[in-house]
Amino acid sequence: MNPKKKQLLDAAYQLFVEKGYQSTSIQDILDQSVVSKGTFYNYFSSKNELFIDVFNTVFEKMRNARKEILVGRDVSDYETFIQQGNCYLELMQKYKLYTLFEEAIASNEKELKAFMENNRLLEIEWTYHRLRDLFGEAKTPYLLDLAVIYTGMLQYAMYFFRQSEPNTQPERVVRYVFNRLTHLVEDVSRTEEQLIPPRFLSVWLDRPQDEVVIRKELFEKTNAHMKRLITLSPISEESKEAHDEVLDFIYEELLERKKPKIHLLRRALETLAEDPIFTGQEIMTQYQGMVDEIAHIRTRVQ
Amino acid sequence: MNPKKKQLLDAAYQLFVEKGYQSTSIQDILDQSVVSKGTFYNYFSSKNELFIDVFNTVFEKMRNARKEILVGRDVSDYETFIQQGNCYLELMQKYKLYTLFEEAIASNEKELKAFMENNRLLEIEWTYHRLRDLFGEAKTPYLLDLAVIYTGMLQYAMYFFRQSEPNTQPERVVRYVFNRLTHLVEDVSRTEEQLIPPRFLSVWLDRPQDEVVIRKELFEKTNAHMKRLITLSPISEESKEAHDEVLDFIYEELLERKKPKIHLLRRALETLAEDPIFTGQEIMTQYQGMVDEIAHIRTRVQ
DNA sequence: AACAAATTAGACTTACTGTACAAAAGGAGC
DNA sequence: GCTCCTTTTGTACAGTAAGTCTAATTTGTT
Repeated sequence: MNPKKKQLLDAAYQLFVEKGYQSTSIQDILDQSVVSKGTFYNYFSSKNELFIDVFNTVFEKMRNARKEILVGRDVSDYETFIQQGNCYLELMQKYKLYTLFEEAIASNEKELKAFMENNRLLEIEWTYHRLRDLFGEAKTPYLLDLAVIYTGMLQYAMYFFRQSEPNTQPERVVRYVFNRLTHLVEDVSRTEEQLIPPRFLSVWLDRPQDEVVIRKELFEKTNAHMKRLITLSPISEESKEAHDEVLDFIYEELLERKKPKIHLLRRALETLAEDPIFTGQEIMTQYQGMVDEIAHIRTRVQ
Repeated sequence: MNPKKKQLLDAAYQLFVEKGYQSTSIQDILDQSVVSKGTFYNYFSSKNELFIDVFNTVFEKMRNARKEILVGRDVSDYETFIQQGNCYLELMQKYKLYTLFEEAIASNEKELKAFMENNRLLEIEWTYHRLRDLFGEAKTPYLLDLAVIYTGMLQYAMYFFRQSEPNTQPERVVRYVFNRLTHLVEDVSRTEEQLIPPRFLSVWLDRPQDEVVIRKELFEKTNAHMKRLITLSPISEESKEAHDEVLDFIYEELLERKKPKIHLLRRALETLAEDPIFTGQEIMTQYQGMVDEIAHIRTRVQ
């Protein structure tokens, strides 16, 4: 990287952390980095852009540090997850990023806000995926809610905990909040309460394709499971064949058609659901939910 | 109120809500209210002060609306609490205060930040007291944690829920989060995990005396309960008398002495705890906790 | 040495907060 | 209607900061 640019980035990082974003003037950064105004505007079109540039790398570093904790370890291990949370928060504390990020996220500068917003969403997404690692695919419908709630608990608990004991490790807080979370996983999967369907994650992050790919895997499993169920069920061979046809139709229509015919799909699903071997079965509602979600995403992609 | 001042407050409120704090210049407010700059600075020393003046009354209105829901109703009724939460969030939504408050709380202006900070604390305090109404005094040690966590869950759930369904009532969110909370109350009182002792509430709000008064009541009850326990227990009259003396000593020393002798108190407590009738009893740990807290507050008041 | 690219210093525009003060308007009592 | 005092106005001014522009200087390369 160009030395002048690096000087600017370093000085900016230092000053932002030290004094906050608004209170750091471009002149401050120029003085600190011993670079002239002209050069500054040669590399960055505004202070916002500089900030984004600086903290993109900071975020990346933090995420990498967190990722490294996972290597060679079981993704479903609770302890690993706690360590990852702890690591992330320790870095936040070490670099005193709390207030700075608060300032940026509430900034009235559109670009900045959007940048921080996106990072917030990436955090939720990461948590969502990790919760799926920890608690299993079966809990998926509730995991976006739990990721959101977990993040909220953690943020607030950290905030107030720092006020009561400023210089302690965040580990106690992470542990406390995680213990609460494990209870809530059981709680919501028992009561089946859902607030925000997980498909919104990709809506927010505006990358519907991803979600289709992720869903596809899960859908294929469920589809295969349904087929197995049918062959094992005590119904006539004719019905079995009919069901198989429907399943194949749904599969093709849903995943391979350019523009799935939603109404046809619904109809097909209904005929399937009418069979007594499926009524009241959890697998059926799961299956229906998946079809709905994927159809929803795919029509949006159009 | 002076008409010019009112004009300014009205215009400021409208513009702040519409455009945000930073993006509203004083000139904008002057234009909107048809008041001159001189008059503005006659009534407010800065834009910050104006903001604080405006939103002090807004906060008050919101709190009053919430308070009115409680009149004539049982403070321990869950439904009432949910309605109160819902009411507060609806007002936040109605007046579009979310982003505005976010902006203010992260502002780099010290006064503003302090003002919002204080309001945040008042919210936690309110929640804490209401949770005590709902779940009873026995849960007190865990209720600050729960108030903090509840607020965090609610904020984050609301934030993301608004993104998925922008124009719906917050009631679903409040209900969802409250349901989770009820589980956590059982959870933490079973595992006895505590993150932030409730005394910090008054430390943060910087009014230590209050807390002594509040604690005193609770302490008296527990003290009386201990005495009853002793008279009913199968130990010698001599031991009973000895224990009674210790209890009285602690009571006087702790609540009536100007400067309680902490080490003596600790010693007295230990002798009490040594008796087998107390070992492992929850009441004893509660009692010890209370003594610790009150002693802590009272020495700080000094 | 010659040339191109990077860099500098500083003047300049725009937009905002907050100060200062003289002039004008308003209102209460006589 | 007149006086006195307060409120209000209009405007000029100082200070800060973001961002633009340009002529001059430095640096690196061939």
